[in-house]
Amino acid sequence: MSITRYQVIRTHVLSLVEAGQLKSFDRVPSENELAEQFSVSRMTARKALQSLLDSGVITRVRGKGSFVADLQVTGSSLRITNIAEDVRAKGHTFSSVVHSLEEFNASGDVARRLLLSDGEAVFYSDIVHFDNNLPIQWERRYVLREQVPEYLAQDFNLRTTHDYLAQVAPLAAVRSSISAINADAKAVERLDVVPQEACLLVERLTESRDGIVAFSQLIYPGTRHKLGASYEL
Amino acid sequence: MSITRYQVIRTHVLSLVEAGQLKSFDRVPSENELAEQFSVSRMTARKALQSLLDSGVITRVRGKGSFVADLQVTGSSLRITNIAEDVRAKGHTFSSVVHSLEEFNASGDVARRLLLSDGEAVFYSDIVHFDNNLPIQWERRYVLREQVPEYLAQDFNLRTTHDYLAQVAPLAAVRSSISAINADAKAVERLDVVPQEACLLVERLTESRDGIVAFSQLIYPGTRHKLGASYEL
DNA sequence: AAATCCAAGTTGTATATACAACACAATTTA
DNA sequence: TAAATTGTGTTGTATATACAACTTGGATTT
Repeated sequence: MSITRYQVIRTHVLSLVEAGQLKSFDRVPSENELAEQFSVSRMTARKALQSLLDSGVITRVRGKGSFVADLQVTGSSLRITNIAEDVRAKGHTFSSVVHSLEEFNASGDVARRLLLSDGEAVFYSDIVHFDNNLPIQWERRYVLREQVPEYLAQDFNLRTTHDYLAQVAPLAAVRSSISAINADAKAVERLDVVPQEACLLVERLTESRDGIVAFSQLIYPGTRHKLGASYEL
Repeated sequence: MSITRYQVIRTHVLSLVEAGQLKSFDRVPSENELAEQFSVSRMTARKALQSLLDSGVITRVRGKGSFVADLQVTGSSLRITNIAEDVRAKGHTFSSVVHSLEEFNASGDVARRLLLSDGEAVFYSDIVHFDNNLPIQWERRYVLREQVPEYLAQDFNLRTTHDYLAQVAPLAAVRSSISAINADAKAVERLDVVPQEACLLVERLTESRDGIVAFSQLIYPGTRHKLGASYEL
């Protein structure tokens, strides 16, 4: 079994990632750069990057470049249920408190997830959802202005952000990652938990056919709430 | 967004499979046949077939041809629990340490989940999985003896518990719940986290056609690991 | 100062070509 | 008859080229 040229390039880029020289969201050499560096055609270099894309190691954006993926996320296909529906399905009352609904200058992680430059303005909402007056979800959403220009004019006590977004920009894909975090001071205040209590953090990127629509951070009190996922064959 | 030529071919072949005109192990038109039929180059037809290969719809053998995959096996649900594949897909090395593999008297929560009475014996395994020598999952499994009588005789360094269970008792349903917990002393030891660090707890009930097979508790270091979930419409 | 345009860089699609690796059947040879 | 060769068809790799779609930043024009 001989080693092919595109496998050499693939291994090279992969080793850069594994050695820590390239970290999550860092830019990966372009097809042309790799082609020249390894003296191969662009199509061969492209095949190496496509292979890394299929493996989930990098993400690629036309016109911008290739970037190291969020390597902590492992691929799978859990199905996350809608919280408002869950509450009402149990016969409980669902309510929300809007703490903030304003413009916001994206930076750091948020900007990178939305593929924006540092400081670009997005719409921002900070809402807590209640199940029978007990806080069960703290939702922070960063919405692209051009995709949803009327976002700030909505009353999210009447309709959830998710329902509104689903109507305005038909969803094409939803990518979520689930992790656990210790509650910080803000979370303690919003969710009425004890300091350092374990909470679920769901980070979600929603896309329509026109591209990214919003990035959301959903925080649940870990002990008070469970995400369900079931699948039958 | 316009429809590309290779997507047209991909959809065409896929519809043949979904309509039942092509069944498992049937031969799929070759690259050259598709190229002529759709008046495209061989490389474009090839791209369509490669796409179907990536999706698991077909298998391809050099020198022989392309064939419809065994559709019974291509359930996306198998991917969910296969942590070994996820790690290897990233190009990392996967390893396991078996801390315990023995008989256990179920009680409390475990007994209730498995629909057993208090004190009934089940098989029990306690295993930690590593990604590049970093612990990423602590797996405790409670397995019904009559469903999997040879469980204790396996070497789970060679094959993961899930792979073995999937082979012995074909899965019919998987029900999971995800919550967040603070690391206790045992978790600190197994996962090398700091006390009270937030961890993900996935509790999972797996069933075959003959009923419940096992109850599993999977604990992930919250900050070090994320569960991914994506669905496209 | 603001809007527009343009050029360069990047990924995506598509073509045409060539050769390699492999399977398989038919033919030729020992 | 048995073995070797040949030919055809298939997938795999690799190159060179062209254009499309998109981003970005700088230059130009308004």
